[in-house]
Amino acid sequence: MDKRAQEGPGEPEGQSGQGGQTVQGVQGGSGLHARVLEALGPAITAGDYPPGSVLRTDEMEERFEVSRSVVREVIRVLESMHLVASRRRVGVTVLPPEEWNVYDPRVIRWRLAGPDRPRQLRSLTVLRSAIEPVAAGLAARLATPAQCAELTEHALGMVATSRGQQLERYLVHDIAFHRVILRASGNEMFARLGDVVAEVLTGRTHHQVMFTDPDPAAVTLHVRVAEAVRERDAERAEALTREIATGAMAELDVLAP
Amino acid sequence: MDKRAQEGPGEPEGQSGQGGQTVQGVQGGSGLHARVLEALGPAITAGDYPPGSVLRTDEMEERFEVSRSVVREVIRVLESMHLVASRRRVGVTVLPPEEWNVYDPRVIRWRLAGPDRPRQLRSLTVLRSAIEPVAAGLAARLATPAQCAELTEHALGMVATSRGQQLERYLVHDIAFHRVILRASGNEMFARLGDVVAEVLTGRTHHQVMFTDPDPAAVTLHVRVAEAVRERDAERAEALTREIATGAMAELDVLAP
DNA sequence: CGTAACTAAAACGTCATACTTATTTGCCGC
DNA sequence: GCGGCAAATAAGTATGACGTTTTAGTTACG
Repeated sequence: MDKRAQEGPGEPEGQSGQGGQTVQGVQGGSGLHARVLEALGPAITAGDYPPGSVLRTDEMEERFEVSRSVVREVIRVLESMHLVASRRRVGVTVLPPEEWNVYDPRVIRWRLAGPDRPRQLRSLTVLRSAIEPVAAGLAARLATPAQCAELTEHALGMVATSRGQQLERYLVHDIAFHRVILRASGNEMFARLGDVVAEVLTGRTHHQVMFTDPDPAAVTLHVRVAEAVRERDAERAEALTREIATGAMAELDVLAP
Repeated sequence: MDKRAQEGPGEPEGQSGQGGQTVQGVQGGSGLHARVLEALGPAITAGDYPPGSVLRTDEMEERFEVSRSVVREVIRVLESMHLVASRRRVGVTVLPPEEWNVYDPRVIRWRLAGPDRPRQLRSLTVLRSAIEPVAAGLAARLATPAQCAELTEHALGMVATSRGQQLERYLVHDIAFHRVILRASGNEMFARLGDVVAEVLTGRTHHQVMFTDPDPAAVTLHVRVAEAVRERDAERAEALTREIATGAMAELDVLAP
């Protein structure tokens, strides 16, 4: 059997350096099924295959030049994300977006990289503004001293990097700050949203405001949230975080049509 | 593995029969991989395999009496849920709970069925109390007349079935009510939590209060939420839903240690 | 005695193929 | 025209062979 070019030197689809998404370590570069998945997944979530269209396994076997096993495993994973449903004698049918497991980090990533990005960004920001204030309130009651310290550290880091084109470093602190809040809430479901927040913040930084320094008001709010948590003031932590969320929503109107 | 003795004449190296016994998956699983998944998934989420323990494919091949194809597909799905990670030469290692995709409906279901149920129930209820009020507020502004009607219908259905051991029918309306709220919020991330809410409500009904009729106060609150949404009163819808959530949290203290 | 390089084995990863089963299409007889 | 039977189809399962990576063990050399 002919071995095709084995992905020689020169990565296809350059990940464009550090920028992309370093959030999820599990990016599947290694392994054939991962490659096929990273081709099919984005295509489906981008709407290249409208809901109801059928994919036949032997067709993609030849399309991606891989064996049946690989295709089947990919199909299983897509099926587990509810992106497709496989039925005998009919094929693998693409499911409508309402069925998708939109909390799957990969689905989120794929959609953020596709044409549905603005809508997705809006959904995620609304989700954040529902979750994060509650998480901050819980964090104020549950955060360990170490977590309080982390929080303060990152808030100060944000202050320090908020001026003079240091957006990349600012972003690191911003992400870390929200991650600590979510983790300190003591709720595993909240904690798991850390990746989502990271995606949103990263996307926001890398797509638009690349040249405008962060809003000073937002920076101040973060510092005050850290204070409130440190002082165990749940009410204030929640209210302040709600203000941050409101700001994020407002910012969204500017950058996402 | 039991081989089928009878095989075609003159076959070189008798192909072992596969069609043997199609063990009927007791629940939800049509197909072998589903059966194995429904055995492994709950076992892992229950903690039967502590984080770090290794599962070898050929071992479970014989343990479940299925072929490699099936095992591999199951592994791929478990891997996509971040329940396990597969590494060459070492095997399939179970990941720690912090890594799990806790938003995957199946993971939620498995954990709700396992020993971690109280903790899980608490996490999900906290999540609900963060999301649903916001969703109700949005629904009050966005719900279509049809959705308002549905809401009212199910609220009334809850009233009608709230007395006299009709918990099963009550549950249907309860689930439908919350589903409509989440869907009417216009946020796909919220809408997708309908399944989660359904699991929580179902679990709650089927595990504990099977013999006590629903709290009349809660029923009334649902009716009033439907009213508020119909009247486009976002503030009130949100506040009332927050009361429902508070009630759910309080109930939790009774049934989950 | 310790470190580096080589070798061997273990496990997953991939391929190719044979065969099974469920589902649909459609033909045929009533 | 209707209902049931038969052929076609595509996914599901099984299996043997081979490739690849990683770990561990062993040897050679300083």
